[in-house]
Amino acid sequence: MVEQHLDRVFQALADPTRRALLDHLAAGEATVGQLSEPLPLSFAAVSKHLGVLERAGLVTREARGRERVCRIDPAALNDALAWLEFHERFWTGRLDALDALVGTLSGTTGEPQ
Amino acid sequence: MVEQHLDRVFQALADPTRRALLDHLAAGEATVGQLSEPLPLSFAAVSKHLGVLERAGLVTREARGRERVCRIDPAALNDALAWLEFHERFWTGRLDALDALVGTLSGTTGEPQ
DNA sequence: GCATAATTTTACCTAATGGTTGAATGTTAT
DNA sequence: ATAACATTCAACCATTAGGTAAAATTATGC
Repeated sequence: MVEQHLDRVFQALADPTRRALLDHLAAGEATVGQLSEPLPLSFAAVSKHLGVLERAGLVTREARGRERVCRIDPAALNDALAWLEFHERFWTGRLDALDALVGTLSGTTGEPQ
Repeated sequence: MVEQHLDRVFQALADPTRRALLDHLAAGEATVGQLSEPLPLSFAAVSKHLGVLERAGLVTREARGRERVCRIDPAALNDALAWLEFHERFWTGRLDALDALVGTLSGTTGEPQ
């Protein structure tokens, strides 16, 4: 179900620590240790947050030696983005104004598969 | 802080019942009773969910006689939308491709009335 | 093989969520 | 004034979230 996926993505984004982790990862891949270093949190806590992000599909973790390299998966944002865009334009009633916009979007960022 | 607002908006959206309420309200204003009628939930539960949406700024409730009329506030989506759009374009590295898009958006959906 | 480093897992605690029911509040109708 | 209605509040229960600390896991370096 797409619904559940939306739940997980929005839930994952609803925490400043996790958004900070994503911001960090936006600059490039990083290990759990590198990610937790600037944060006032225990190692385990960061690992848990990464688990939430991973379950939402926003982040992938790959074992490399004894460390885990985390990487962002931009595609996972698409559902949330689509939901928000649709509703924003629907609520405001500016359907035509945003029509071109969505067209552009599906052409440039949509269908990552 | 904008951070806290983002927290509340994403948190509010991370529940299918609340998204269903928003979908219902997208069709037009409704009372708490009308909103809970199609849902397999108690009155009080729906009222609580509306409280979450209200705290996130997504919905306003106005007393009208003995009932409360709920209405959507589209502006509250802007922060979340902006966050998602910025990060999506940042992560994918398609900065230029989405530049026009964001320009269009801020021009068409920025100020809701 | 053994100590050490990186990470996860496993309790465990506390606070928040989502739900219920029943009383309380305010509004309309009789 | 009283009854019925719409909604919220309060108390409660079960589950989940976010955190810690300590044990377990796995890889590296000697």
